[in-house]
Amino acid sequence: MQSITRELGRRVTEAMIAGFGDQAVGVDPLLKSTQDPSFGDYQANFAMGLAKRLGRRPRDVAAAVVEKVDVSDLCDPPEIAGPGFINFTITPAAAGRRLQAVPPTADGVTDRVGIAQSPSPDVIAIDMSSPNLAKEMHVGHLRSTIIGDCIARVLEFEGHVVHRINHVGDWGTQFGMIIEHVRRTHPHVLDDPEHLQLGDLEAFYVEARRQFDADPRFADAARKAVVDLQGGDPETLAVWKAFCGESLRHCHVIYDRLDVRVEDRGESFYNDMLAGVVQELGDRGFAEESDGAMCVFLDGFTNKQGDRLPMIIRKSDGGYNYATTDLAALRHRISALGATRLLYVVGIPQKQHFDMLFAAARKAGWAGEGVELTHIGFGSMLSSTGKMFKAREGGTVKLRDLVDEAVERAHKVIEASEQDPDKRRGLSSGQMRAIAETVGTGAVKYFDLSHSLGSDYRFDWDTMLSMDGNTAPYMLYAYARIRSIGREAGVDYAAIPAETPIVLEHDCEIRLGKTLLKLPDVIDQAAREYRPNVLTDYLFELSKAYNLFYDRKRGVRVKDASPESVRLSRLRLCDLTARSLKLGLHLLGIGTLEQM
RNA sequence: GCGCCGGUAGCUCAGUUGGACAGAGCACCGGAUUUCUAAUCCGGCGGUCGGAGGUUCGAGUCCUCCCCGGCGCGCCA
Repeated sequence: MQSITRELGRRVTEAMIAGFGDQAVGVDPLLKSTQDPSFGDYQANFAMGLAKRLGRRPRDVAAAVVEKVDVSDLCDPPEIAGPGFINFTITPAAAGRRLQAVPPTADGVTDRVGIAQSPSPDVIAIDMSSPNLAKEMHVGHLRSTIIGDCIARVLEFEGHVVHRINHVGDWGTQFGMIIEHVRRTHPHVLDDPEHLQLGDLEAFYVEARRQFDADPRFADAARKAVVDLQGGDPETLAVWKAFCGESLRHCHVIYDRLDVRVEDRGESFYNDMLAGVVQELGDRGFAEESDGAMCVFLDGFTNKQGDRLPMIIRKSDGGYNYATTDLAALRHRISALGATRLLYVVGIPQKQHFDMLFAAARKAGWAGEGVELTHIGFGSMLSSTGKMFKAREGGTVKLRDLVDEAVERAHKVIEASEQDPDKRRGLSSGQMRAIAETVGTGAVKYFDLSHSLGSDYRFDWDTMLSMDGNTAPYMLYAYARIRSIGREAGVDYAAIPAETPIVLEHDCEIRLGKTLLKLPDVIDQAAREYRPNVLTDYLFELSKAYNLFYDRKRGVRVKDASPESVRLSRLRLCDLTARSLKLGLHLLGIGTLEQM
C-alpha cells in the first residue's frame, strides 16, 4: 500500500512544472487529506502561494495545473474551489484496486499491510525510560517509557536501526548509603552477588536514607563507600553491581509486562570518558574555569542576573555531573554506535538542558551537520484534579502499582460483563485475566499516547477504560469483533485469495476503504513528527468507519451478503481493517485480542 | 527579572510547514435493537479559540504587548 498524498503530490508537481517551468521547481504542492468530505478526499493548496509569486490569480494558477495533471486512474476530474484549492476525489474503483493490491499476511513476521520500508535506513539512538536504580520505578517514568517505545516501534517499522537506550542512573552519592545498607542487611552478598534479592526497592531506599540521617556511623560508612566506589575498590564495586543488577531486574519485570524492550546502559558506563570530555573541551578553548568549576559558556543562555549561564562539566570539587555524562554519551552514540539521529524522550522541564547539550555538542563539532539532535519533550501526567500525581499518602506512586490497578480495574469491567446475561461470552477465568492484562495496560498506554506530547494531561481511570470514545478498549473491541465475524462467517481471512476483487459501492464501504488507504500517510507523519497521537487519532477514525460499515441500520451485511463476490469483498475489507488496527496498535505497543 | 510550555464547548482533549463554516469524546436531550459481538450506531444541544493590536487574499496557528496557570534559571539528575 503506497501513500496517496505522495502519489498525488508527485503528479501535481509534474503538472506544476509542465505549466510553469522553473518557477514551480521546488514548490511543495501542499497535498493533504481534506477535513470535510464535501471537498473530496485530498486537496492541493499550493495555488494561492504560487500565484502570489507569479503575480497571477490563484484560481488561474490552479486551473493551469488541473489542465495538465493526469489523475484519471485515481480520481474524478479535480475541482477548483474557494480561493484556489484543488480537490481530488478518489474513485471507489481506484480505492478498491489499491486495497486489493495489498499482499496477504505472511506468517512469522510483522504484518506490514503492504507498506514498504525506508530505502535509506538511519541508525537512531533513542534515550528513553532511564529510571534511577536507587529507587523503584514510579509513574514519572511512565511517559518516557511508553512514548519512547512507541516512537522506537514506528521508526523500526520504517526500517531504521534503533537503539533504545535505557540511560539508567546507577552512579552518584546516593549509592553510598545503598551499598552500606546492602552490606548490613545482606552480609553474605559477596558470596553470591548475582542472587541478591530485595522485595521492596522503595522501602529499601527509604530505610537507607533514614539510617543515613539518623546514624552518624552509618553516614560515615556510606561516605566511605562512595569514595571506595569511585576509587574502584573491588569489594565495593561488587556490592554496587549486585544492587544494580537486582534493581534492573525489578525494572524489567515492568518492562516485560508493558512489552517494552530497552538496552540498559548505566551512566557509569561513561565514567572513564568524562575526564577526556573535560580535557578536550578545555584544551580547545570551549571550556573555562569559573568559581573553581569547569564550564562551557554558550551563546544565548543567561541566568537570572542576565549573566551568561554556564553548563558545568566539572564541579569545583572535581566531580562530574550529568552534563558531562550526557556529552560523553552523545559522543559515544555517534562515534561508537554510528547513530546519525539522537532522540531524547525526556520531560519538557529539561528542555534547557538539552538545548545547551546540543549547542555544546555542535560547538565542539562532536555532532556534525549530518547528525540530528532532537529532544522529544513531553508534559506531565497530572492527577484527575490537575495536581501533580501523588499517592494518597503523598508519596510517589509506584509504576508497578499503577499497572496493577489498571489491570484490576479492567478485570472488574470484564467480570461485570460476564455477570450480565446479555453480554456474557462464557470466558474462563484464565481468559478473563489475559484480556484484563491487555486491556488494562493498553488503556494506560493508549490514553497517554492519545494526547499531544507537549501538553500536560489528567490521568483518569474512567475515561481510559471507557468503551466509548478514543480509547484502547474501543479499538480492541473493534478488532475482536472483526475477528469474531471471520469465525462466524466460517472463513479464515488469511485464506481468502489475494486476487479476490474489492468492490466499494455502499457509502459506508467507500468511507471505510478510503480510510484504510490513509494508513501509510499516517505512519509516515507519526514517524516524521514523532507524534504518537497521529496514530491514535487515525485508529479512532478507522474504528468509527468500521463500526458504521458494520452497523445494523446504516451499514451492510457481511457474513450472509450475496452474491458471493460481494460477501468476499466485504470480508476482505474486514480483514484489512483488522490488520490495520493490529498494526496501528502494535506500533503503539498494544497487543490485540481475538475475543473480548 | 530572564526564559520555556500551556490557556480552544459545562468537563477532558484534538486541531497536520497559515487554508475552506473551529473538531472529537464525556455529560445532557432525542432516536435506532426479531443482535453477522448494541461493549454499537444516528441526530440535537453547546465555543467572541485568555484579552488587545498587527502581518496576510486568508490567523486557533505567525509578530508585538498584556492577563492567568505550570516549570526552569552555577556546581542534584
